[in-house]
Parts: sequence; C-alpha cells; structure tokens
Amino acid sequence: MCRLCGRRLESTPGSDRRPTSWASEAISRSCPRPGTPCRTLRSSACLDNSHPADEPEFLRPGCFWSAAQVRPDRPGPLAVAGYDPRAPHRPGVPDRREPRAPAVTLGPGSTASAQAVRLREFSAVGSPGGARVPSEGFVTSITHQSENFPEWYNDVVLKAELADYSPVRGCMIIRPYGYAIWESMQGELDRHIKATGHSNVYFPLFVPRSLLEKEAEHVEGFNPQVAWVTHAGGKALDEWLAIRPTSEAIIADSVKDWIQSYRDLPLLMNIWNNVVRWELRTRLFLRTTEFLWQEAHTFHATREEAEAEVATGLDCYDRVSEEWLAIPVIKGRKTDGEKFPGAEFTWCIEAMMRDKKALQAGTSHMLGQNFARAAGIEFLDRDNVRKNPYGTSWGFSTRMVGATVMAHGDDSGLVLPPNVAPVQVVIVPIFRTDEERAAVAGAIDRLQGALAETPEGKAVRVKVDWRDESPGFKYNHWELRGVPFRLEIGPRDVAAGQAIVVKRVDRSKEAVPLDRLAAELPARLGAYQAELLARARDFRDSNTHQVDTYQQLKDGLDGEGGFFLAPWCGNAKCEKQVNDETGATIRCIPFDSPDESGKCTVCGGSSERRVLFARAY
RNA sequence: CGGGGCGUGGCGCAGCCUGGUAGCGCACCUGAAUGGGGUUCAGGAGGCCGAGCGUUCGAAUCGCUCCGCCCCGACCA
Repeated sequence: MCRLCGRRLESTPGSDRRPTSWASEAISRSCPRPGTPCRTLRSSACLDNSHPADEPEFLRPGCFWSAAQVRPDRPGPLAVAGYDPRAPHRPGVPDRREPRAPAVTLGPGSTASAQAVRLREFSAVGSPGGARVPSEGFVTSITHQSENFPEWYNDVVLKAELADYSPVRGCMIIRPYGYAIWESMQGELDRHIKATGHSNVYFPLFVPRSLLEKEAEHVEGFNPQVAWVTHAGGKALDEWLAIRPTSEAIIADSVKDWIQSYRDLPLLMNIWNNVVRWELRTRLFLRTTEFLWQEAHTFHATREEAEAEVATGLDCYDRVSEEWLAIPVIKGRKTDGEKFPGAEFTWCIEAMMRDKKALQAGTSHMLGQNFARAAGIEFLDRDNVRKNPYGTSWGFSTRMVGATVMAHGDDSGLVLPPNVAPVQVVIVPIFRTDEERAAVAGAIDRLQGALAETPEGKAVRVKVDWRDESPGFKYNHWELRGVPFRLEIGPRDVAAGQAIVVKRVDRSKEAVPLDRLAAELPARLGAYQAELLARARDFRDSNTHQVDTYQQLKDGLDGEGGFFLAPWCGNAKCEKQVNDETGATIRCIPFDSPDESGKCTVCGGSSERRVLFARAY
C-alpha cells in the first residue's frame, strides 16, 4: 500500500532477481496506476508526480542513483544488475546472499557466544572455573580456525575492524585499519608498476553498451555480472551504460586515435579504480560486488613484446606478494576454461591459505589482437604495413587484503607482515602510581626519540597505548590486530633499563635493553617479515602432494586437503569431471613443473606435465 | 522456487501461550578503586518491539497481509 496515496502496491511476477534488498522491494511493490509512470520505493510510497516533495533525496530527477535503480517506463522498475534483457527469463534463481556473520561485540567479550567459548575452553582443560592454562589459548570470541575457518575469517575481519558490511548487498565498507593495509600494498605495487615503465591514467566508470559488446567472448563472459545504468537525468538512456566490470573495452576504444605508428608503441598504462561485478555469493574482501584494484593495460607492436609484458605484470605481483605480504605463490598458466574472457591466455599466481585452500592472487592476460581488432586499433609498422597491436592486461585487487588475513592469521586474530602492518610496534605502558607512570612515560619518550632517528632513517610505525584499560585487554586488542611486536614497559623494566619484547607470531617474550632497542627494531622487523614468509612457505610445501591416481586425488582432497600436483591430459572434459565430483579446480599449470610424461589422473590419456589441483576460494 | 525457522536498544537474547505501554548480558557514558594476559564496584544514557491493516477500553503479545533474514533442498559457479 502506498503510504501517501493509499493505492495498493502489487507484486510483480518474476521478481526473483534481487540485486539489492531495497531494489527488490521496489520491484515487487510497483504501484500500477494506469497510464501513470510510477516509481515505487522502499518507503512503500508510490512516487508519482502527485507527491513529489516526499521523494527521498536520492530519487529526485537528475540524481544518478535514482536513474540507475528505477525504470519509470515499466510497471516493475527494473534496473537490474546482471540482467541480460536478451536472455530468456530464468525462474528459480535463488537469492544467495552470503550469510552475515553473527555480529559480534568488541572488546572484553562476554556475549553469550563468548561465554560459550569460554566455558568450552575451561571444560577443555578439565577445570571449569579453574585457573586458565596460558598456552591453552585465550578467552576470545573469535571462532577457532579448526572449528570453522570461514567463520573465523569473518570474525577477524569484523573484529579487527578491517571492514564492515554495507547497506548494499555484497558491497563492503573498508574501515581505516583495513584501508591502511590496502594502501600499503597498493603503494608497494604502484612503485613496481612505475619502475617497469607504466604510467597511471584514468578512464571512466561507465562503458557504453556497444563498446562492451564489441569483443564477443568478452561480452559472453561478463554479461551476467554487469550492472547497467538504464536511466539518467530523469529519462531512459538511448544507450545503456555498463558500470565497468573491467576496462579493456573502453580503453581499447579510447586509445585507437593515440596509436598511429609503431613509434607510438608500446603504450604502457595503469589504472587504480573500482569495478563492479554482480556476484551471487560474496565474502568480505575475497569476493565483493564492488572492489578496488589496479588494472594495467598495454599495447605492443609485436607478440613477443606483449608476451614479455604479461611476464612483467606477473612478476610485479609475485614480488609484492612474497616480499611485501609474505605470501609465497605458485606462478602458472590458467587452463582455457579458467582464463579471462577475451584473452588468448592467462597467467596467474596462486597462494595457499591456512585452511589449505587456494586463492588466486593476481592474473596477467595476453589479449593478443582481440580487443585491438574489435576496437579497430591499427598502427603503421616499420614495413609500412597496417597492423593491430597486441594487448595485455593485468589486475590485483583488495582481495589480497583477505589473502593476507588468511595466509598468516591464527586463533588470536590477524598476524600481519611488518611491511603492511599499519602499526608495527605497540608499546603498552604498565604502572600503578603517578610516579610510576611518569617514569614509564619518560622511558617511552626516550625510546620514541631514538626510533625517530634510526640510522637507516627507516621509520618504525610505533603506537603507544595509553588508554585507560587493563594491560591484558590491550594485549588482546593488539594481537587481534596483528601488530608484529609488543613492548611492555613497566616500573620493573624501567629500573632494569629494559623492555619486554613480545612477538605476535609465536608470542615469545624477551627482555631487551632499552638503549639497544631502537637500533635493533628495524632488523627485528625484517627478520619477522622473513620468518612469516618462511613459515608460510613451509606450510604450503608440507601441504602440497604429488598424486598419480584419481583415487589418491579424491582421498587427498577429502582427507587432509592441500595442493595436489597430478598429471592431466589437457582435456577440458577431465577438468570438469574433477570439478563436478570433488569441487576442486585446476588452479594453474605451474611454470616450474617439469616435463614429465604420465597418465592423466582422470582418463589415463597421455600427460606431459603435472598441474595444480585444489579447492579454491 | 519447495520445506522449516526467525525478526524486540549497537550485538546476543528473554517476555508472547494466559493482552495492561518492555527486561537481561555484553558494548557505550560518568565516578572511584584496580593495573605484568580480556579488572571490579556504583551510577547513567539508549528501544515508534520488521511494516501495514484489523480485534480490543488497551496489542511486543491475538488475527490477516506484506517485507526482510537464516537453515535444508533444488539451481548456479
């Protein structure tokens, strides 16, 4: 019922596609006054001209969002993302919203569930209400990894304040602490990209439909995931605008006038932006409807040069991943079934998370002449022949924040590599009286002064936690946030001229003289960074297995899990069978897997090398 | 889309059967003590009980309709 005019709002059949909760409400609550364009909204008012003053701000004519979300020319307003008007309607597509993690309270947890965990822990050590055994783990309201890894992940991302859910389904809000982590890896990758000769540029958010549809395989691959703007300025657009799912199409079109001669090549560009891909199933950072990333786009005169560029891109990712995020990766080539729509081939890096599942950490695509040809880009080569340039594109996204969480975290929360940690060292002062406080503060001031003038000039990101909370509370607070080192400085330490240095990753404690601490911290952070990488590499290697029969592969996947290197004949049918029957996919054909003749794990046909099978995110 | 369940302060829940204008824990604010692994005590602020319509003197509670969410299945990847 329209709350303004009282007309009944009727349900519209076929409203099973639900891009957002409120848009779906709009769809199913259209107000069918005959002959009157009617825009009905979540407020359950029918917003026709008779009561325009009540229109929500964001629905007034001229407002972009009103245009994007509502179609006045249809009884059921349909600006439906992922909706291909040419496709037959498919009923029965379910609403697959990722379940929200049970929201949680921060801080000293005593929510019901936290208490349940606490009770469980007490009973686990056999002394309900008795003294806690420190090594038995902390009282915490984070789900244990071994209990339910996805829930652990959600708990950590929310409680460490990396991100939050948004009012729009599938989208996320990146909070300051999470954004700082993103900025760190973004900065590092940007340095690599520039060092390899690329320039940052910007292209529009909107892609005219005709451009997106020029490359046939590309359209087909992306169409189901594209969000369309159908209205703007209060009226229907003659040509729909896609909200970019990626920018190949618009870039290829835009640069065609820039490239006339081989002298204009190579053209090496990079964009930092957001893209939208309508996902049915989303997870914070790992797969969101809108995400932030970098996409490099290059054009070259020769195939060889373009192929070298694909390697350059992958190399940037490999280095950022290993050197900055301490995540070891396996480089390889995607199978044809997994490659980018419109590419000739796709290279990738794959990483192992602590639940032994794989995560695609970055991809680099050889576009060949596909997009150039579709967009009509031609240049005159040395030999005075007009040719289409060869293109590449490569992308690295906020998903890597999730990868960092899942590659290093433990039951106490995040474990961050120092390079990306927004806070590398947290100092927790301990005192009772004002005199003690003053003494501790003095020691901390001197330490901070010394840190500011480290010989290497390398600033250490230090935070002193003076909040009026108990020390134990602060320990847990910063452990949850993955801070690599904690310094405890109390009266006893000031007297002894030392600080207690606690490593987050193994919680080891060590007394270090205050006068050496500042000089040593950078090296300790460096060692910590290396230790995390080594730890992750050990974990991955010890969970990577060679298997030769399908039975072994299935047993392995269902058993302890991990990565499985197995022979494959190259046939897509075998690939699909494994996926259908085990849920695993071929993550890549690793570059470092040696030539080795064998029999395909699935069909027994001849295989030239082993490929990497795993269940993946 | 089929079957089941659930919507009550920020979060987790009780109250509903047997209508009388809302309560608990955590989080939040204030004060004091405490402070070397999630510290106590005291005081305080915060809720049109998912929405609409009905029944009634009176609805969180009863009835109808709608909306949203979760689980299982099917579908998709």
